[in-house]
Amino acid sequence: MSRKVVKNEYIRTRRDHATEVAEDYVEAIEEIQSETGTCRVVDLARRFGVTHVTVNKTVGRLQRDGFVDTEPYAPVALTRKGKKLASQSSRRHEIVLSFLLALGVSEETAKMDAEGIEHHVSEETLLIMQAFSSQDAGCSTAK
Amino acid sequence: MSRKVVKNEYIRTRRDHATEVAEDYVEAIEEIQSETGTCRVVDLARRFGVTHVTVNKTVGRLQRDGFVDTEPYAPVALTRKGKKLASQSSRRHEIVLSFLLALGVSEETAKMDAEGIEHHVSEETLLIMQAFSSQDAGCSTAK
DNA sequence: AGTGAAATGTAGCATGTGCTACACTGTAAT
DNA sequence: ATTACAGTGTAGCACATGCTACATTTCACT
Repeated sequence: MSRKVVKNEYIRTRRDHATEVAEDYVEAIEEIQSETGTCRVVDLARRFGVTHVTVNKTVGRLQRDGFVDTEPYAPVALTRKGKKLASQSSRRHEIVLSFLLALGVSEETAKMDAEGIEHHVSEETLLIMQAFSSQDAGCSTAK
Repeated sequence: MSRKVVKNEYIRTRRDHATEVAEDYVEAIEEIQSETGTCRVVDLARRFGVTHVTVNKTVGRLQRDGFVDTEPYAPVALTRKGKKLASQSSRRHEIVLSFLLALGVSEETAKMDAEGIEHHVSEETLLIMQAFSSQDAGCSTAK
């Protein structure tokens, strides 16, 4: 009895963690690029509040995994794969953020929570959130 | 210009990660205890899908941090501090899960997502979710 | 062209979280 | 009482993510 010993939820949570950093980074890289033209190591360091050394290592892993393309002393660029992940990530981010705002969460809190939540929402939930955001107005007014 | 270089969201996300494992563990310990009487290392290993070695180390950290109380070859018990964290965690878990179900997410997906999301939801959002779950029926019926 | 500051790279360390391999304990069944 | 097996512990490894300290490169400015 009790064959299903491992809960799938946990496996999913652990696996997710491996890609969270990648998602955060490619999203940030794209954002910084669109703001300032190029994205340098120091930009990412400031964004995430870590030292440039940490960024360097992480970017190294991202390059190893095919998300970014960079060479010494040059800015960081996204590969096609990186761009794809970035747009997926910002889509998720925006859906979650809009959803939280539609729910009635304050802007500051919504931004905070979206950052943490976006990596853990399945496509099914995402679609439901999206639908909710775009047609909620009729409800919340009723006392 | 541009004094606010570090986004608070990221700091929050990183800090959270430190306690996620603790939350998962104390929650699991409490659950296993209430199911089987005691919680052993091997129970946690099976639950999380990791080896008993990993559990051992993590339990060691939890003990160091005052969440559990255990001695060699004995089951794992929660300290008062651990119990407190466990009940906080399961409260969050339940609120998030109920909320997702109320939103219309399928049970399987809701369980998955709740596991990932629960660690990243602020108290403000939690209260809103709770309110939503307990008074949503009037909306979703409208086509 | 030369220089100084900012950016980037590298060495070496710590901690968390995972593993395999092997040693030891404890207990249930003979 | 012995034994066999499940549970637990430990040694030693790998990798991710963080740091400080120091070296190197780039670039703007004179």
